[in-house]
Amino acid sequence: MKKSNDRQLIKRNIKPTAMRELVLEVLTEEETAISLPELEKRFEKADKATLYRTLKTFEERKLIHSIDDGSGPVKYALCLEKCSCEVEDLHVHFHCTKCNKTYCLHEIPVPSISLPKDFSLESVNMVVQGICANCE
Amino acid sequence: MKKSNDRQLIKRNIKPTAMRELVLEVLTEEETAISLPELEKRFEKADKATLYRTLKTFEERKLIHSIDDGSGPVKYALCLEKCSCEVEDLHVHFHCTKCNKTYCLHEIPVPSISLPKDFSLESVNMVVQGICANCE
DNA sequence: TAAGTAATGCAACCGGGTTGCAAAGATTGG
DNA sequence: CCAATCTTTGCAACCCGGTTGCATTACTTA
Ligand SMILES: [Mn+2]
Ligand SMILES: [Mn+2]
Ligand SMILES: [Zn+2]
Ligand SMILES: [Zn+2]
Repeated sequence: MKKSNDRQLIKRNIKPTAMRELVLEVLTEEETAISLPELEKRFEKADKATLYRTLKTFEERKLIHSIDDGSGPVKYALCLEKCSCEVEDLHVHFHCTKCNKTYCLHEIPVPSISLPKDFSLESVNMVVQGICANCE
Repeated sequence: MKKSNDRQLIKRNIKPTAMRELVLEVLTEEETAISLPELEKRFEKADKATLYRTLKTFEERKLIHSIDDGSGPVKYALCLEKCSCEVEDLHVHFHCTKCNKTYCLHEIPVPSISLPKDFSLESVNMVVQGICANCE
């Protein structure tokens, strides 16, 4: 059962199983980030641990990245084609406090800041809380 | 048993109980943020729920603010004297991936960014991951 | 001092995340 | 095409941080 998304999986060195195709499909059609518990509800039938490990695999292979918006469960969203999850790929995330959806603002890179002496930077997490366009 | 910190509690409309004085003392002597589980270990004797509610009270009255650095439990740190936890009081936090300590970088305000059309901002959380000065 | 209010202690619960292990499925060398 | 091997999946149990209900204790105040 070849799916159109198999190329993406293969490119990231992920063996395309049925489960993985389905999860990738959901991630693709969602315009906002999705959490493990949400994914569970989406499938009804699939096992939590399998979904969990699927997400972990996707994340390791940089097909998706994780977002902790502070609202509870960690959410996941597709990486852009060219993303390798390095500092230069980091972007701001937006969490709507009304609908609880979390958006990747790919066009907004995280601003660079100058740290105190002897502090070195590895990564940055910047989440803006507010009301999204859909919620007005 | 009057403590030197009672003034701070009273100023924030928090009745100074023994428990609260102790928790405030710990928060004051710590230079980095502290989590509920860490606080529990610090006291050995005190009840988790009480500590939990103490932190909640302190946070409500803006004596402390919470920091979710993504490393697990939420951490708490004292607010500055003049802080009212508004957008203009927001500062960057630094989480050391080596010692797991989390620092308030009070001198570094969160950079302002321009959101997409019809997205409104309520708050911002910016956490820098890296190695702190102590860990070199 | 008695009644009312606030804080504390204890226990139980919840939800997200994670792991061990056995069953099922895919791969490969012969 | 089969057997041995490796990978993925399903199930169950567990961990841990957070949260709540409720009874007890400590304060407050009339
Ligand atoms: Mn993103
Ligand atoms: Mn801070
Ligand atoms: Zn929204
Ligand atoms: Zn450190």
